[in-house]
Amino acid sequence: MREYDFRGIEAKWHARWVANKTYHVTEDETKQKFYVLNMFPYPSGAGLHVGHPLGYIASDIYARFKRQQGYNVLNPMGYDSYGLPAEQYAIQTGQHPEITTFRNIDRYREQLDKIGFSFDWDREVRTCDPGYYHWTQWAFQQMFRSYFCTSANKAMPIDSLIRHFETRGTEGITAASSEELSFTAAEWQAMSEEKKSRTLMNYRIAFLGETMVNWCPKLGTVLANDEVIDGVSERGGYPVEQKKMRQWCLRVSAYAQRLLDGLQTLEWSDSIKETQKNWIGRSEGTEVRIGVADSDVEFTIFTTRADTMFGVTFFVLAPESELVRQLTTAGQKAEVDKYLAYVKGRTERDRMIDHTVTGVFSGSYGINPITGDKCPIYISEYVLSGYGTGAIMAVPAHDSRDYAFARHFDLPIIPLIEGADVSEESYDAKEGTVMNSPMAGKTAFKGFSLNGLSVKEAIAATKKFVSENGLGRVKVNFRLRDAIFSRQRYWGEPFPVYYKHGIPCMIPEECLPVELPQVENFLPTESGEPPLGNAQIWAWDEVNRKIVDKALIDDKTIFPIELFTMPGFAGSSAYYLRYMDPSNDHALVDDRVAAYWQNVDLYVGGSEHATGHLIYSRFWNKFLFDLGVSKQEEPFHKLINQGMIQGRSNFVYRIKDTNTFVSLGLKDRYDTTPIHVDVNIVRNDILDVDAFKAWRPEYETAEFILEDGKYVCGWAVEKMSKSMFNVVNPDMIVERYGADTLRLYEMFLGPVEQSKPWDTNGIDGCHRFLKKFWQLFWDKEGNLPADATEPTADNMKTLHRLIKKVTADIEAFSYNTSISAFMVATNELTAQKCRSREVLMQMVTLLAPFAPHIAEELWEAMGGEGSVCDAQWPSFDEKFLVESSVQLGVQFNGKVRFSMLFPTDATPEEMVRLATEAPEAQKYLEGKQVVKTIAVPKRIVNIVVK
RNA sequence: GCCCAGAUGGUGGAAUCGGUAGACACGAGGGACUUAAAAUCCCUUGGCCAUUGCGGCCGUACGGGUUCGAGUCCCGUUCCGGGCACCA
Repeated sequence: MREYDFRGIEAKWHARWVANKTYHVTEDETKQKFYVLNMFPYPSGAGLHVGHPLGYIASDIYARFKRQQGYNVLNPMGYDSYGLPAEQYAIQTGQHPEITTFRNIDRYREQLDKIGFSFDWDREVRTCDPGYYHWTQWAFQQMFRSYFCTSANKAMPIDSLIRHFETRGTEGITAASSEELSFTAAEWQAMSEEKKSRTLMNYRIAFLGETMVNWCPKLGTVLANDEVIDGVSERGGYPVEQKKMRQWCLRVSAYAQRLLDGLQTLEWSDSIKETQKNWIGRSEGTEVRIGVADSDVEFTIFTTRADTMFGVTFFVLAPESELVRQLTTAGQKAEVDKYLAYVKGRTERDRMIDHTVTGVFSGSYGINPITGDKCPIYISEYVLSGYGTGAIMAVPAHDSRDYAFARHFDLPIIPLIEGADVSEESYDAKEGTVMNSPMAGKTAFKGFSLNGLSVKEAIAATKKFVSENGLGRVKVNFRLRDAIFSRQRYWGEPFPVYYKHGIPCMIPEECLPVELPQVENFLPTESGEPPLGNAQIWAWDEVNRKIVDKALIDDKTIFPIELFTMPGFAGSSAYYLRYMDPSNDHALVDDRVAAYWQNVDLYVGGSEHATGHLIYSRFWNKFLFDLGVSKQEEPFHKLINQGMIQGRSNFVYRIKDTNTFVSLGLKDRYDTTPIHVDVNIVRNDILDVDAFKAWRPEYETAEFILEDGKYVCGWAVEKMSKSMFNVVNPDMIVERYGADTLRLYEMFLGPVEQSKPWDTNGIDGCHRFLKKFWQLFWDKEGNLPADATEPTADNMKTLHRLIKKVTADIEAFSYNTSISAFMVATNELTAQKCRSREVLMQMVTLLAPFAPHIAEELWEAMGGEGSVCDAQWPSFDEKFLVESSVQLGVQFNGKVRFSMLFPTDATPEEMVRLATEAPEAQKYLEGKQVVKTIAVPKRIVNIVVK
């Protein structure tokens, strides 16, 4: 007998893998590639808890499996080390972010190394490394030099747009823009350099824009939409206000349709696709131009309910709209100003929570182009300036918000759908038959009528009528906004931009990367002054092409450099491309290398990135695809979202005002307070009383009321966090049970995609399995099985059933069921006293992706060639699986049928014959008439008799 | 409000195509070995009834339906989780 010495085995193989560079991969044209990727971690100060490696283990199993199937597998790892989390941690601990980040990375690496991953560490990337962010800056510059052509539906060089302006002005251009501009070639040529620069910003994919931003004073920076949740910052939960600021932005909205279309080609879960669909928010509708009575002014409204144009009784403008100024009459000015002041005083959060009706009449009237009716124009905060045109037509009968407004201001309500009762609430459903369009006795523009049509038909008819008669046009709107790309923070990529007399210019590509300067004071400020303002050596010398002291700034050759830095998502948007070619100094990725690895075949990470990273990197990749740098339109073909591991907290119950603790079963007899207790001093919910006394000084004198001599703790599922004392550390598990047990148990816990609480209690089962697996190989004298022993039929059946099951399960990411199958197979082979070397070698091969250390050890001991990582994945043979005997089970429920079990390979006809001829069946069939027989797969026949 | 995904023993979870519900594991109870503990092994473990008998009834959140047969499909309800939300 030999003991399973997991500590010795794991240390030995970890060292061996490092020495042999077992997991280093290179491009190999003779093999098919497979790219497995995990979302790289933020190296936070708390280190890894047991939940973090879940996704890494799942993908590592898949990567090892694919490798054994003969693929050339890329499985890299790195660190997302720029951005808010790293910086907040540094601020909280009062240290420079560079110091804390590097220390955190070392700690992560140390922890990761203990778990036996097949990462190719030679390809590690760090987003804060200049060699890495060189290419983040480079991509930004490419976006600056590009615009999005809507007819080609892709990014194009801005130079081609400039040439168009020079010859034809804006005539015939098809470009995504912030606003629609119109000028002639002559006007363009007459523009100053500054005006030209400003005009081009309207088209560039990376542009400076004066936009409303989410400003978070506490964090001292602006935030992207996905970083704001319920009106407060995602990180820290601080209030966020709307503020107009000049910011770098990325024209993500130009890619909205491609981002939406691409989803169809992806193997992602429905729920995450749905989340992205909602976030992109495509809405097909109609824009209609509205004239204003006694005025030259016109404005445009957007509606998805063109069919309701006959029910318009007023118009509404967003308070921030430019039109407010133009359409407010002198008589209403005081009222309107008062309202605008009120709106300004409200935060984003106020608006979200409080939906009371507010608004003010502008004094002007809009003219409904179809009915010719004059309707009052109101201003109200329920209309958003950022969506559509910032102006709407209000149809109170069929829109609940318009209804509430009409009721509040006592405006008319015209029902347009037969049978709809609008006396109490609006009828918002898009179904029914249209009426009152126009109302009886009235005529509409050009005799237009929708009466009698269904809502769907009416929408289509109105769209057609509006565009044919020049009243407006069909328009698609997206909820997806352009991404705000600058942060007023220190710990991020500097922009490779300097300002020449206020005009932003790119620092030449050859001079990249622009390295983050050292500063004494890196703290953010509430006023929004960027910390890079504290950098002394931070000016661009155009002639000598280098960064110099800002004291030297003059108006001829030395200019200030941008003080903003890039947001966290900048570095994480194209890291998967950089892993392909991580040390290339000449390109983000070599063209031939990119052509080999293509894109990520399997991406594993949390679903919380659905509207952040997973949108940004899809956008970023599409842009690089347009440039020809990325070889695939979509970066991540298949996505698996691992569930969160929650904590399982334990409680002790202290009797109020005492230092006496009562066991769970007896606590209801006393007035108690539950107190979190460190899960590491509790086993199977039984408290280690002595450890508890030693845990904290105040418990030294604690007394206990026990049940059956034990102190039983209560428990609850909560987030894993230090304050709940429920953090379980992977190092501790590895120390006690080994990495292979940890890997197995994390997968055994349940489906990878499901969130579940960590409960250390169950881990013994997996550890026991590995011990049994180990014992399977050694006889009493400590010898391994000899070559000559022939496998029995039972051995082969057990083995091949396992091969079939595990192969299918890994493909389906159903690791928990494969591990169950291993347990069953191991017990069967133990019972069979299997001594076949052939069978056992195959067992090792199958276990290798799950528990690589023990597999390597046994593989070597059995004389296997090379590393078990490269042992070919076995295929199963159906011939070993065929059932050899007829299993017969009869059910008779007092009703008129029964079922039986049959061999797998029997045809339906054979099954019916076997069933009717079986002696057990005869006693039920005797004297009865067969009404019908039903033979179905899975070996069951039902015979209905009467 | 709209959209998506769920609900199975004391616990985590199996049942992959509509075909023996509860695999596998934990926990619990009983037993063996042991001075004792640890480790290991064996038995029981959804509920109720019967247990000198080898069986019966009920059971997959709830109410209906389709089917020879439903955890699985359809309709309705409740509850939990996630996304979007004055987006016109």
